Amino acid sequence: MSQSRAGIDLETSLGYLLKETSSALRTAMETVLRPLGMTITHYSCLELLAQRPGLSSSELARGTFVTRQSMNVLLQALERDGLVTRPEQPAAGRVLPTELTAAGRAQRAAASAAVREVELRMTSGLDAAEQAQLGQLLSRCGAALREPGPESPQP
Amino acid sequence: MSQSRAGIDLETSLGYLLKETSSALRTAMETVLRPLGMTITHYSCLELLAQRPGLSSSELARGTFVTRQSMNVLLQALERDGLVTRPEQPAAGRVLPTELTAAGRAQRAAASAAVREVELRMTSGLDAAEQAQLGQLLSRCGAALREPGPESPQP
DNA sequence: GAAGATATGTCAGACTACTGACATGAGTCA
DNA sequence: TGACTCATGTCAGTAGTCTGACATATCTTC
Repeated sequence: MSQSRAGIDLETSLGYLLKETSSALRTAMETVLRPLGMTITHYSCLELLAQRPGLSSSELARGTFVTRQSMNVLLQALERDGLVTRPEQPAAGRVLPTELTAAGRAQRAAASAAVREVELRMTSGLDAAEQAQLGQLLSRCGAALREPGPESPQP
Repeated sequence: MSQSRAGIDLETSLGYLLKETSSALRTAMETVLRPLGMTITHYSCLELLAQRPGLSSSELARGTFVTRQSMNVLLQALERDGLVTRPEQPAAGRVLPTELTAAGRAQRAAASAAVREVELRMTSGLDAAEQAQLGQLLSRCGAALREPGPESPQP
């Protein structure tokens, strides 16, 4: 039999292709964000706050696909650099709603324009229908992955 | 005007969706690889070596989307643990062709089966035509990203 | 009201991957 | 032959993210 009968064929694996494509996107984004002094998570955090002001640290972590511990470290740096503000006392529960400062909005605007160029280049070869289809297929793959896997069958 | 006129709309951004989906895949793979004592890069390296024996450290790095420095550190650990072997002297140039040991092949086989389950779950909701289309679209996006971006126009 | 489950914010330590730098070997070209 | 360019392997230091752990606040549930 072939050498990878029960395994993964890298030539045709959608998982490998997905990783390859997202790696290319990550590299392209790092290339344009580095001159602005920002990492991808740094930018993602500002972008999320621009579109949904008042998000908590944990919500930002989920939206940027890192742990809340990592987001906490990042937010401390962003606060120190005057890009975001958080109240000293929680308004309700333990949640500290975060807001962009003027400097944060300015930095986000510059980065957002640069990232938009990257995304446009990525999708430049796809027409509107193909872009919609790609979004559809990716969404369905993501939803399938988030479903509970083959766990312990018995309750 | 709207708050993100010249930027990215996270609700419809293909870049964000791509990151979200690959993050879900990464999490799912880590979940099944952790009980085996392997990271994703660790597994990817063994999988690559199983399908293309004799790859060099730099080639493995490119195939797993990390730097050759990171791959070097990993290979030293894999060699110490008896999963791969490298000749002490380069056969030609500086290249050290890497091979799996029996233990490495065994570990790769176990991991490959687990990862295959994850990939099957990811694509379980897609028929053959949709899977082919997804591969097509991802490939074209990746190719567009790897093209040289808007650099200095003059030579 | 008390007990448990869940979610959040935070601190500390460890790990992974990265950038920067250097030496070495191979190929190119004048 | 010699200079130049490029790719590889490696070492050292740094940065970003992770896991583990704890305290606190809210919401159920009895």
